[in-house]
Parts: sequence; C-alpha cells; structure tokens
Amino acid sequence: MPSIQDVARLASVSTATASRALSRPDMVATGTRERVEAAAQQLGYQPNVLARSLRQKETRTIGLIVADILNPFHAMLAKGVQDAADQHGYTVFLFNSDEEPAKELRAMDTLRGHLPTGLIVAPTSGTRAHLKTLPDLPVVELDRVSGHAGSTTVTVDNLGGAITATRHLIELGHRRIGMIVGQQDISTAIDRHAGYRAALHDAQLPYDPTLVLPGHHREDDGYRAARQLLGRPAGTRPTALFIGNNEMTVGAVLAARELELDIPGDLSIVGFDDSRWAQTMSPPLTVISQPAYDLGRLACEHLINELGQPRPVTPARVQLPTELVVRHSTGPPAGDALSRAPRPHSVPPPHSR
Amino acid sequence: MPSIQDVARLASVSTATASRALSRPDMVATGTRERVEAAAQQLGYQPNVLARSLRQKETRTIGLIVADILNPFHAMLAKGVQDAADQHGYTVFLFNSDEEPAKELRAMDTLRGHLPTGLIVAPTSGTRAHLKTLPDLPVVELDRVSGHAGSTTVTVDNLGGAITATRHLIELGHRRIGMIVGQQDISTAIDRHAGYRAALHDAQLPYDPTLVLPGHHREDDGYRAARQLLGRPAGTRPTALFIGNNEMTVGAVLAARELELDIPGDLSIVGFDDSRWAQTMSPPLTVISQPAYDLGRLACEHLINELGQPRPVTPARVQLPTELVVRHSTGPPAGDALSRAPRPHSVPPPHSR
DNA sequence: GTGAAAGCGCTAACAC
DNA sequence: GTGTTAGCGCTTTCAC
Repeated sequence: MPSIQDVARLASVSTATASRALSRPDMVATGTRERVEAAAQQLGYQPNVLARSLRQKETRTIGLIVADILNPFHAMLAKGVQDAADQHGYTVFLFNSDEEPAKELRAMDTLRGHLPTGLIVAPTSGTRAHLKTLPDLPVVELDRVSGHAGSTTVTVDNLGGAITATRHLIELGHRRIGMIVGQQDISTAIDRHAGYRAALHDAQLPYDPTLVLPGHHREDDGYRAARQLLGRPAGTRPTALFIGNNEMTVGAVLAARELELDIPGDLSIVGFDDSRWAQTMSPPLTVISQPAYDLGRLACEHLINELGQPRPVTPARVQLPTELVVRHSTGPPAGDALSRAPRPHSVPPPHSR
Repeated sequence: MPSIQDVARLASVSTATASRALSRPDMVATGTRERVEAAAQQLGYQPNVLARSLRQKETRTIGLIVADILNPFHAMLAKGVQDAADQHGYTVFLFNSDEEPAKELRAMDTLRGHLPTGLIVAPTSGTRAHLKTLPDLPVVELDRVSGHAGSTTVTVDNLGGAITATRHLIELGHRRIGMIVGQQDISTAIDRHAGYRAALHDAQLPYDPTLVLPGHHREDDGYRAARQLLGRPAGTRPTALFIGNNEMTVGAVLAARELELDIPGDLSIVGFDDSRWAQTMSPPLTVISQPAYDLGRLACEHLINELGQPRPVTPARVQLPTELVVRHSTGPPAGDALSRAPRPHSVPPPHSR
C-alpha cells in the first residue's frame, strides 16, 4: 500500500501539502493540487483510515448492534442504517446480540476499542446498564428503548399499533382475544401489551390474564404459547390471537395448522410486523406493518446530525406510525356467522402486484 | 478513554511494561503483571485498536461483502462468518453489493482504507476485475466463484444439486421441465443451468432453450419468467419448473397462484435453497437445500487459517454437498395420473418439529 | 524483567 | 501556499 509519503515524493511536495491537496483542495494552488491528484491516481493511493482516525480522534465509523440479523425485520433495520451511513461517508460495524445481554456487552466492548463516532442499538434487557460503559458516545436506540437517559430514540407507535390490532378484532365481533406477548423487559413488548389492554378496556371487555402468554420473541415461543392457548376447551379457547412479533406469529400459525384450525374460520390472527412471509402465507396475514427501513435510516441520520451539536438536555424521540394491513387471517368469530364445521383451507387470492 | 499511559502511571511502570503485561503476560514478573491488570481494570482501560493496528500493521479485521443482506440465504452466510470471526477474535466489516458491481467496488475501496486482514466476498460479475485492486489481500470467495486465480473458494455442489433436482422431476414422469435461471455471468447460475442440461441429457430428453428463461435473481424476475413459461398454450406449457434461486422461486409460486394452477397437480416446482418460507409455504416446497451457515463459517475459518501461511500456488477449493428435500410441491404430471380438472389446494400437512 | 526511544501514516499548528 | 515539526496510542527493538 502506497502511503502519502510516496504520493508527496512523486509530486515533489511535502506530505503536508499532499495531505491538504487531497482533503482540502482549496487550501492549495491549482497546479500543485493537480500534480498531487495525478500522483495519487497513478499510485492507486488510498488513505490509511487508521492513521487518519488516530490523528483526528474521529473514525467516521458507526457501531450498530441489532438483535438478530436473521430476522427480516432486523435485517431491514440494518439495511436502512447502512444505506444512510454510506450516503454520509460513514462505515458501519455490525454486531448481533442474539437478544443476549452478555453478547451485547461483548459487542460494546469490542466496539469501544474501535472508537466509533456513534452507536445505534436495538436494545436488549441489559442495554441500559451497558450504556454506562460508554459515557461519552452519542447513542441512538432503534426500535426499542432501554430507559437510558441520554439516548435519542427512534421507534414506532407500538401502543397505537397494538390498540388498532386489538380493536380490529373486537370490531369483527371477537370477545375472547388471546395475546402472545414478548419479554416484559423489552419496551416494544410492554407497549404492545399495554395497547392490547387499553383496547379491551375501551370496549369494556374484561382483561383475562390467562389469555396472555409470554414468549421470548422466537418462533418456538409462539408455537408453544399458541398450542397452550388453543388447547383450552371449546368455549374458553380464544377465537382470535394478537401476536407480539413476527417470529412468534410464524410459530402460532404453524400451531394452528397442526390443530387443523381454519384461519380465519376457527381462529383469527393479527401479527405485528409485516414481511414477505406474512404476505404470501396462506391465508395472507393481517398485520400491523412497521416502516423498518425508514426506522433504520432515520436512526442513522439523527445520529449523524447530532454529531456536530452539543448534547441536548433532552434527547430527541422519534416515533413513526404503524399501519393496520387487513388481509385474510381475520374475520368474524365462528359462533357469530359461520358454522363450526371444519372447512378446507380457502384458496389464497392472487398476490397483488 | 484512558490510554495505556494512564494505566502505566497508575501501576508505576513504563508504558512498555504495561503493554507487555497486558498482551504478553509471560514476559513480565507476576507482581508487576497483577499491578498492571488491577490498574487497567480500575480505569476500565480498553486498548485503542487503531493505534495497535497502525503499529502492528495488522487489524484483525475481516471485510465481508454479501450480495443482499435482506436475502435470508445471504443473511445466514453473514451470520456464519460473523460467529466464526467472533470466536477467533476478529471483527467483521459488513458490506452489501446489492448485486451491483459498482457498489461492490465502492465497498472494496472503503475496505482497502481500513486495511482488513482478509476479505470474504460473495462475488458479483465484477469481482474478478475488482480483486485486482487488492493484490496482496487474502481472499475467500463465498457461495460463488469469480474466476480470480488467487482466491480460496467455498461453495456448494451446484452442478450436482441441479442434476438431482432435475432428475427428481424426470423420475416423477415430467418431460417438459422449464427452468428459470440466474444471470449467466454468475457461477452458481451457470452451474445450475449446466446441471439441468446434464440431467436432461442423461435421461435422453431434448434440451429446449425456449423452456429456459433468465432472471436477475430477484422475486420479480421469477414472477415474470414464470408468467411467460406458464402462459404457453397447453401442450407446450411445462409441467414442472426448476428455479435457480430462492427469491425467484417466490415470484414463480405467486405467478402460479395467480394463474390458479394447482401445485403440484398442474405444476411441480423445485427451488434452490431452503428457507422458512419454503417450509411453511402451502404446499411446502421441494427444494435443494444448502448449508448456508456452514458455508459462511467455513469461509471465515479457512481465511483465518490461511493468514499465517504463505500463499499456496493453488488455493483451496471447498465444496459442500446439497440435499434434495422432497416436500409437497412436486408430483407426477397431470396427464400421467391425475385429472386436469382444477382442484382445491390441498391442506398442508402439519409442520414437523 | 524493565525502561527509553523510535515509528506506524496521517493531519494540524506554526513558521515563513 | 507550502514546508517543518509534533504527536495521536500503541508495540517493539535495544539497552541495561
């Protein structure tokens, strides 16, 4: 790798001039600039980011910690962050916490040594404590909030989304609506749970805690919780399910299939977060959709914007709306309008394009 | 951030000794070592990776360029790479090429400035040329091969997988088997196409080029190609489709649904690459499955292993097997055993767990 | 076993 | 406008 010394020598200038010519062209005579540029070009010179960062104490690097890159929602968050970072000349260090606080802490330690200019994190239950190890780093929390005082947050309206989802089921005539909820130390799970309760309350329906089962956001958790809820004797079994995240929804749908329940004839399902899977599933799933890409993009842009500024006393709170997308996994409960006889799965309607 | 100077001062030693105590404990007296460790602990010292890398000319960083992190297959590759890197104390810089050679080149330029210890890349059509800009960097090509002479490659047996897939359809009685094939400047697409031809040839079936449509690996390409193939008049329309990647398979399935074709009654489908979508689709899809995680893991481990060694004349070629997973999207052609009357979609069998 | 000193490649003060 | 020089934080000779 040629260094700036090589470039300077070839252009017959000092390294300082070469450096200026390349990073502050206006501080240098036109002829000199051109000579330096030609030399750099000829040698295929690429500045050593390490040396520059060490000197400037500024790496133009952003740390990103998502919970699980295999989850399409998180992959989309990452994509949004990366595209925005790219556009502003920042490089992203991506880490997975796999929802494990310990892994998240390891990622932060590694990151710390790389002196990122800022950090974007989709929090786990440990994040609030872990962020204390990075006192001077600008932090944006993405999708979930940890409670750390100094973080800017970029989230969706989880409460509103959950209310809308639950209300949709209520309006269809459901009275026994189960919920599969995420870990109660994760903000999104708490908010969605609260929304569910609020919608029931608004409709003057009782909140039955036995209809609410917890999971850890994984497909398996959704499967197990659904088996348990749907295994209840007829009459106490929920006629509809609101499920707190995308992965658990998959599990719940598989459980319903295994029990040969017709969706939505025997059971209505609303998931949180849209995906191709939800769209092409049969029947296509009614969901609360989230603007995942924009969430990631905005998190990154807010972070970069804040870098110049002094730290405000109250960090920004960005909240994006969600949207109810009604497809074919929700309908009136069986007792209402339809016979309880088992029916074949309906043919899914053509995918709209 | 405390520096090693701070640690040294607190432990009343020179920076040299502090450095040794932390990275080469055996070169230092036990008492000294303990004092330094205590000081480091107390200050929350984290070595500055930039300074270390600059000095050692070795960053313990691996560049990873995948085609599309939103594609679950590529996300899984990335996960495999990252887990392995993590385990060996390496940090991964992840980039997306989005299948665009220009983006790939940009990623490589950025990467170059960060002096990665090695590079893992899922090639685009431009990779072979681009790698010439990184002459001394150990490179592992992942999933696809670019033709670059110096790269170790970690791939699956695409030829064998395609032969198996096509033979499976032939054995079911299909004679008009269409293929939707990827870009013919991507090695996997070439190999899968060749496998398809080879299997036809082995069965003494003619190769009909009008039954083979190209796509650029995207869902939309699969959709369009399938519409075209399935729009042919009955009698010349293929009774089965072998599709060259996961995304295009989604598009093809949606096209078949739109045409209200029963799968597998009217049309058998085999996809390349398994996924949760393929498993939970109705009907569950017959696929050639690939060990994506292992592919990523092995790519990383090979790269790290090679770092010490001198560059061998002939780089390693690692090839992992694929596996035919027969589910319910393949069956005998309609003319053979079943009526051509439209039938309702069959109820998908319970998901095995 | 430990310390002094040099230097990785770069940029920013400071001269001129 | 340009050159000289110092120094970012670290590791590594080379002395002792």
